[in-house]
Amino acid sequence: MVCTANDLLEWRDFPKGLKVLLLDEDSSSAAEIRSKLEEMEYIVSTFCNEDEALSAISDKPESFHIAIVEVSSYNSNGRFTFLEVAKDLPTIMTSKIQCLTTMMKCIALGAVEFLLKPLSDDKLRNIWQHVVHRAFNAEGNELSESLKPVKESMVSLLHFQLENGEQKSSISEETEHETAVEENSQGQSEESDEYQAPPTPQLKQGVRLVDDGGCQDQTNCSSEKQSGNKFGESKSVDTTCGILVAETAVEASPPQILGGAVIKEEDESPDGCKIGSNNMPLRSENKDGTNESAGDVRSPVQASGIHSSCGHKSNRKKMKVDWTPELHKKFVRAVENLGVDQAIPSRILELMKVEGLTRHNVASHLQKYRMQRRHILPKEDVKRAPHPRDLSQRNYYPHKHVMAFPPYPSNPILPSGQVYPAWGHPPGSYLTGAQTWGHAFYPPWQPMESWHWKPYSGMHADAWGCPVMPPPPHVPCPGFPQNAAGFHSANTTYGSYCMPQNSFDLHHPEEEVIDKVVNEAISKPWLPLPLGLKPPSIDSVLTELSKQGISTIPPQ
DNA sequence: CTCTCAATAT
DNA sequence: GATATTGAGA
Repeated sequence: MVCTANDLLEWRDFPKGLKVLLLDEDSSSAAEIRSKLEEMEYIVSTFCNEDEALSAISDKPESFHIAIVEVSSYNSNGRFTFLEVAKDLPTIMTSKIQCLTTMMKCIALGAVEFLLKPLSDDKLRNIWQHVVHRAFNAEGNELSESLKPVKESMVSLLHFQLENGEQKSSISEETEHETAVEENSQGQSEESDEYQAPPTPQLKQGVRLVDDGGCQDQTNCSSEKQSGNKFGESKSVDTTCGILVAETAVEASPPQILGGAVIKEEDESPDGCKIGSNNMPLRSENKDGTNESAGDVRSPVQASGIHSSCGHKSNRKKMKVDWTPELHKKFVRAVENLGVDQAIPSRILELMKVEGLTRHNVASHLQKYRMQRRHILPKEDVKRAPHPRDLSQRNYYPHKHVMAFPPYPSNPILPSGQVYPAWGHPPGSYLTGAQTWGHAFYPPWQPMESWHWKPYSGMHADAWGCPVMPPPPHVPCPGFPQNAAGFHSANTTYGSYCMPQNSFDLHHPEEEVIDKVVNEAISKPWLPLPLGLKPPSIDSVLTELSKQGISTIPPQ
């Protein structure tokens, strides 16, 4: 039965004599583990099927302090049952197979640890820790706030898993459980030993919030991610563990994306408490993709240092804003929404809804943005000057990809008076230039009405929002649904396009993104399609568009 | 007070 | 040299 704290206090020679229930269908493995455990002076009861084990537990609960249960692809369901029934007993799962979802499921169902076979002596020797933990935390079943998101993720995972019966490794889910798997999320490799949970109680891992109050305290997520509060400007605790970022305000209307934004503290506090932080680019790529839809806004502020220990809240120095592509993207969107001319720092800031960003930051960025723009389209602007934002701008789309709609002579995009040549860029020219700003990628919904590109600005279209290049034909838009649902949309318009493949933002666009694409397309029919393909037929066009993530086409 | 532009800093 | 921050004028 479960050990109580009192039991342990009176237990001489602990963990000697700890009673271990061993459930393993592999008799040789069981024998091996058993002998090791016995060497360590544990008392082992071996079972080879869970029914026996469970009945033993119910008959004589006092006979076991901890269980070690082997799970395989064949018996996992039974093992899950075991976990549920024997949840009072700290249970360590072991397996020869490395299946992330199985592991997570086990943990979610209450397993205290998941160990890959072969079990090392160290692991076995330390299993008592779970008993202790359980003994002293028995009442602490209350879920802390910080763990709720984890639990929710787990719950959804379980639903999914249970519904689907078998546990096939599912990569997509894994991203939702970063807290559990931590930085190892890339370690899908079968060989990796990474997933072996450390011999410490599970739930403590990865979710320890910044409550230790130490400069060098760190969450498991990664060090230095605590927030420093710079007076009024609130900073959320950016743990980089998406799951934990819960306290940020919910975004209003257009769900906006922010990621990869970083503001770092430049120097150290007067008291010598060094709190410099690395300008660690948030691993936004993936995460943003997965979190966008939640309207998750992460603070771009990367302050560091826990004030409680470092003392000086007065220690606020300039935070350097790193205008990452994501942030810039937001910025551009805000500017677009306001209209280039009406875009003033305060409004932009408002629209961006980025915590920690100051008006000054925005102003500065805007300054650069404008200069850049001016540089790019000096003439055009002047010519059509008086009302740069009126409809005449619609004529400014040199990007019209003739090949996108070659069969349609009367393409509405092209104003009759203005004829632009075909895009006709040489293959491979995509990535040239324009890498400076935002790495030359812009999202499908990137409105472009205010980009007065020079006709033919072509390849040099500045990254300042110019949809520099479409992905080459052979690069499908990652993650975009292949369906062409939008194709039949009644009031269709030109779709958008997926991100150029040079975007480092390789995550899969979510529905939200797609929605945006569609909305954008609908509201701005004049947007050009950046396809660089010249399909031989409409069908091919449709197919290709579909592949590129373009969901709608103009009715013709 | 906010916006811009220019100087300054990194 | 590019980019961000700070400062000053409008």
